[in-house]
Amino acid sequence: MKKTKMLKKNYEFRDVLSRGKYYSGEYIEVFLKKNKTDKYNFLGIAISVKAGKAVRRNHVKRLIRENYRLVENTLKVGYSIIFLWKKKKDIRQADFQKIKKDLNNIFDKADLFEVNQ
RNA sequence: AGAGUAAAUUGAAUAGUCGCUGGUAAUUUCCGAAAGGAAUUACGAGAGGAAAGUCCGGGCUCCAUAGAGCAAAGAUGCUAGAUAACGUCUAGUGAGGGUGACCUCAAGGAAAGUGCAACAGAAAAUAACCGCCUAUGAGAAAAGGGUUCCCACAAAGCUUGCUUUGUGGGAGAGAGGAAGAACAACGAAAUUAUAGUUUAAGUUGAGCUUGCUCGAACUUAAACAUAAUGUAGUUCGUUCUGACGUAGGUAAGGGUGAAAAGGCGAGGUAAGAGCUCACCGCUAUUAUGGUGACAUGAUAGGUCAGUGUAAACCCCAUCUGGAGCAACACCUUGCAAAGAAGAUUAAGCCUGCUCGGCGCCUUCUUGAUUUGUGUGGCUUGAGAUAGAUAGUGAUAUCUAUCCUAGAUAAAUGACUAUUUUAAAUGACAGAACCCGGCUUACAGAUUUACUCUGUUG
RNA sequence: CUACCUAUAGCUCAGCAGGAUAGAGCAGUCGCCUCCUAAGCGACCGAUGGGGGUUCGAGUCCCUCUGGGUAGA
Repeated sequence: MKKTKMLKKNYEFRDVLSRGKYYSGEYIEVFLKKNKTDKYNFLGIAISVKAGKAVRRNHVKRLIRENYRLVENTLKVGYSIIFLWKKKKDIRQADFQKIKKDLNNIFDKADLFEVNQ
């Protein structure tokens, strides 16, 4: 993921979550905010402890990261993006195809894809 | 064949495409003041039996080198062994459960002391409530008296033939009362009350004899009377219960309870009792076997009086210093401290106390509180696999081979195809410094040994 | 990561040196009162987080699991 770095600090997460734009899909929620750099996107994934045990949370993280990786090259650059899992959804329903559908819908709505594509 | 017991193994595999995190090698001389980092290519590696819970133990690091003694607090608790250590494991002992294979047990001390044992029960721990037995008193028997009934006589009353009282005689159907309870009556003393009575003193009013008298005026005190309260007590008063009371002996029996004072039988006794005896149990001593827990036998003991609870306090024995990899060290940034020596004992620290140690201050020397997407700590280790030897076993020793995750917003994923399978989309579940255990979760599959039941031979 | 606390009716709390039929307020249901409602009165309903152990007996003591919370670096 050449164009992307991970969000790590707590204050960075808080900044995006409080000031970013909110988009909701069927299973996942996304917060978007423009950052100061032009070179990179910042990616953060957060899933609550209450959603499930460690194995399942890790699995969902991987699914989201994989989906992001597949569309990474088609995205505009210079954004901070945070993915969250919807609290009410059972984490056992997590699926590659469902998340792919959600993610594409949200990025369409947010107009994140480059115009060429 | 069915049901079961114990131990162990396993916890999908292969290929392709895209991608992730370390390692090794090479390249780029790309970034940075530096430590160091970044990119590309190749090769090879990449979660578990529980990685989980964090319930124990240890390594490692720092606190003084982790110290000495006492106390406090905590843990453990049959024996022997294993181990670095353990609360773990192995082999035994004892107790309990199961037809059995086998399973379970925090299994020291209740005669050092304290506490607790609800309800029920006579009694819950220094057993005498009932019962049983003995003595004595009462009772029963006899005599006398009285009561009840019948008869006779006398007196009184009135309703004039009955009632009551007294005296005498007779009868024996009924009655008879130790003790207790309730009620009634009486009630010492005491207390309270009374326009009570008397006496004394004082005040006040009236009278006249002017210092005495009188008052059905007042106050105080004493005595008496009356009333109330009704205690101690009394009553051939009423009613009820109704045969035992007292002093001893006795643990055989007594509905309860989780638990009842060694069990059972015989003798014995006034009745009973380990009072005596047999058997069983218990305790002590001793012999033999065993490293030991303990087992077996012998002898003695009836003061075998003293139940249970210590996952109640406690006692005894053994053990434990504290904090934790966000420990700690280094680098970077650039803040005013750090180190050594000397002297001193005033704060403070080392868990409470005593010792002991560090610490104030001065001098000399030296650059570092804090900051961070930093580096190390970080994986070669009480390691793994295979074999041999010793041991019943836990395990130990030796030999050979191997190096097998090291992340830090945190790496194993996605898609496709095939195979095995009853099922693969589908058990429980994600390393975070590292080990040894314990506990808990878990779809299923497989193997070995053994037990019981049934059927057939 | 480490250390610690806690769990009792639908809700908020009592209950502790083991002896209970587990109590109170609010809530709920029914009845009385009222023209009706509220308030009031009376009755009822309803709980020891799960599983084991010690004990004659466990809400209380011990072990273990599950949930909730707090503190420190």
